[in-house]
Amino acid sequence: MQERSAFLPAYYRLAEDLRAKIERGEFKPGDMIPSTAQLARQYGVSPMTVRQGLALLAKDGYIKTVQGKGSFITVPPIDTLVLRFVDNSLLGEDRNIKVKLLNLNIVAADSGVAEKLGVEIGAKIIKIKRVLSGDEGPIAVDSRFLPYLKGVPLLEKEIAYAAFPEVVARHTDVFLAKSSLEISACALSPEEAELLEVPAGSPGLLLEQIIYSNNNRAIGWSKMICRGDRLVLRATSHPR
Amino acid sequence: MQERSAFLPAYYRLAEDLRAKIERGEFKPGDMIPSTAQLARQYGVSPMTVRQGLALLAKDGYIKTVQGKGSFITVPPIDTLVLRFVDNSLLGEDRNIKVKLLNLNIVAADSGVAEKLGVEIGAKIIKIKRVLSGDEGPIAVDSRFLPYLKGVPLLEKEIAYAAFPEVVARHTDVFLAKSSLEISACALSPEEAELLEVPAGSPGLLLEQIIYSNNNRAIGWSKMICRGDRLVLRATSHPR
DNA sequence: CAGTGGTCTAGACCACCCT
DNA sequence: GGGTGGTCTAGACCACTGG
Repeated sequence: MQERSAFLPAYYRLAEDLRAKIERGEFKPGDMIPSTAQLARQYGVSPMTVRQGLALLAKDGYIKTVQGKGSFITVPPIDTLVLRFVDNSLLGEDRNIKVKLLNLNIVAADSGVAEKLGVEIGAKIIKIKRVLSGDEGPIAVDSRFLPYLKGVPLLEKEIAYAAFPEVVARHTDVFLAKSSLEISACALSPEEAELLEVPAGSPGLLLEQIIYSNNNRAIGWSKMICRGDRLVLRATSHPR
Repeated sequence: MQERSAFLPAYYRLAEDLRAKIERGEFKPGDMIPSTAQLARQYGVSPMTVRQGLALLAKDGYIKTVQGKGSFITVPPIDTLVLRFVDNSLLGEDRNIKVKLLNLNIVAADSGVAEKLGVEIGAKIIKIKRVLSGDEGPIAVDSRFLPYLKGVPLLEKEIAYAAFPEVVARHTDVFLAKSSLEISACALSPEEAELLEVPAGSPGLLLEQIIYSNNNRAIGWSKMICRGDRLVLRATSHPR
């Protein structure tokens, strides 16, 4: 029977109870927890409710359930980190980012761009170059490349000032499926250094973002070079 | 009634069906999808089964369900990226990482370490310094700091060569709850540059990892400085 | 084979939102 | 009040695992 004595749902209380046991060390990684049927009897709830509770623990990385065998304590996935990267408001901080458009034009794809976007060399590409600044001065210089689709109007203001995924979405009108980001360090070229107001050769953070459509074609490429002293990326493990 | 005609579970087929509709553009972001009761009738399944399907879509970021209102199409969370960071095998690549231990000793916490680990200035701290190399040569130099707990033996080999979360786990025997990683660029100091066999001032990637216990106390701090030309971090959005 | 998780039902009642 | 999602039942049957 259902016990509405507490304010929280039964499956939630069950999950909390098991979680506490795990954190107290009553279960060790690799241990099998009692079967769903046992837990159902133990907590006086139906099997479905037990499953709901276990699903919660599994989602948070405390256990792994294996069909036909049981549910097992796992070590927390502490080396899987989540990074939020929004290129305009760099990192969701309430930084006041100013954007300066350097140029926006249509160019022929060179071999580098062609490879990244999976188009022919010489294909028409929209190229956008911008400088992002905070209150302290310039932070990053950023180049974006999008395949040019005829018939799609170029709304200069929007395309230049919106965040990259938004730009891609607006421009191509396809379903965005995923993106990838590569992070590395580089020395700033003289041109980049001048734009960022530091000596040439200063350390910079290089962020390359590629956006893919649901049919796995690259539909946008962004290359962002940041002043090393003004940008820190922060990632945390499974923030629930 | 249950239709076992297909090989896949009903909730899964329902989710796939809705996902296809979303990707085909039949639903647009912000749109409300039919209510669970409607879907139950439509697909000839029970409400619980519909819920299970919707939970799947919600987990993958296609919809968001709101109690009392309905389920709504969301834009895919393309700017939430997942980064796997395992410090020993840098990035899960099958790189063959060699580890050289420079020193391992117990020091008094200076103000920087004390702040990071939340201990008193002067508290005993285990400090480990290492160089990580690949086949091409040195990649990173890395310093780790752990609060010293009396009675816990220092197993030099393990503590020096294991990945950081493992070291923390083995050393402290507490439940690890979460970790954070800060990524930035810096110029290499003369000492770091020498260890990494590059000129002083070369660009480097600075990775600072802090590991927290379940009671939210910092129990490990790792500071890793990488040659910019030999390390690229890769993150992808919801890798399913 | 027995034991495990995985799916599913056909309802019921609750909590919430909006009008 | 009428619609929505959220929780829950008390079973049933299926699929998988391992002895």
